Amino acid sequence: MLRFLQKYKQVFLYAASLVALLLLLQVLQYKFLLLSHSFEIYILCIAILFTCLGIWLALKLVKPKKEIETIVVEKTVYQQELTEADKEAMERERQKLGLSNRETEVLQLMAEGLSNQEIAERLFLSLATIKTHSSNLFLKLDVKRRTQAVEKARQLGLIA
Amino acid sequence: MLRFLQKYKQVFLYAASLVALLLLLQVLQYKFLLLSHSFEIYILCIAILFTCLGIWLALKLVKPKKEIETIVVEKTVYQQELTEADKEAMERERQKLGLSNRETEVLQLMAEGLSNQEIAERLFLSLATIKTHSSNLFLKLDVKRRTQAVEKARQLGLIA
DNA sequence: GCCTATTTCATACTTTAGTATGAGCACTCT
DNA sequence: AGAGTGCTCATACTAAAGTATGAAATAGGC
Repeated sequence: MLRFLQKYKQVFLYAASLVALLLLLQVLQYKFLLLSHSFEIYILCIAILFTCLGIWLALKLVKPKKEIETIVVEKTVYQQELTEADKEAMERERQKLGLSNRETEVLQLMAEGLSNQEIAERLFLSLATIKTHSSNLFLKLDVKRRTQAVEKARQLGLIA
Repeated sequence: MLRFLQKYKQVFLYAASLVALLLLLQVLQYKFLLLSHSFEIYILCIAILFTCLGIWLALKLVKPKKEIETIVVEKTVYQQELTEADKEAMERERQKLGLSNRETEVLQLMAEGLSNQEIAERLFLSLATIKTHSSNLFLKLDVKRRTQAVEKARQLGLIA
């Protein structure tokens, strides 16, 4: 119930101001009626006033929705979760290039920015082994450096 | 001039309907005035009517923008094109980290997998300069290697 | 004008990356 | 059993990356 009141706070505020204005107008109506020709101007003023209030109200109610949309969009862009289809595409690309399991593992860790030494420690292998794997990897990917390998793997969808 | 008319078509239509309604009200005003107690109701009706018109007008003017935003969003998600919003986010992140123009350029080319030598040739600079830039870049990004820098930049949205 | 940040370059040095080559082991397929 | 493949490791070497330090020119702000 409190949430409902908070959500439609604008509406209630608007309703309150509407009542207040009507009271004010009721007090002033006799003076305006004395000037019979000013009646149209009086109506016009009311029309313009409430039109502006309507526009203001509409904009107030619409803007928050836009912000929420934007937030959702950012989540969509940055989270980039892996679907089964993505994984299958990665597997197909992997086999097309003839990458072995270890080579794929090394590539993955390379993309995370690890050095050969760090990759070796992570996989409980020697530095020499990682160098061998990465050299073979570069041959298969037809690149010369690890940075190129990462970039190419990203383009081929081998990496998230 | 025609463009101006087209752009504010809604406004003119609204103005026309306002005039029409005022005329209608002028015709009907005597009947309402006969019922002196109905004056408040009369004003209330006008207020509500024009409020609704205001809301309608505001929504008509706002909705097209929302649609444009949505289209832009879809491009971001599926086509991976850079939107103005993305560029602004990149700029904000860039300033937050205190990256200079050159450092950002070098980072961009690093992410493409270029070697320091290639970056130097691309930017018509010496190898030493690129090394200096990349060293400063690593300090600002708090990383130790170019591969880490690229990975971090990607996570921060500094890179497409 | 002075100060600061940026950009540029150089030189010397250390570390990491990458290549080439060879070799041993395990597994599979024929 | 032999051939092939994948994984492991080593050594020696070259190339590239990264660090440290100094220096000079330029542009913008106070």
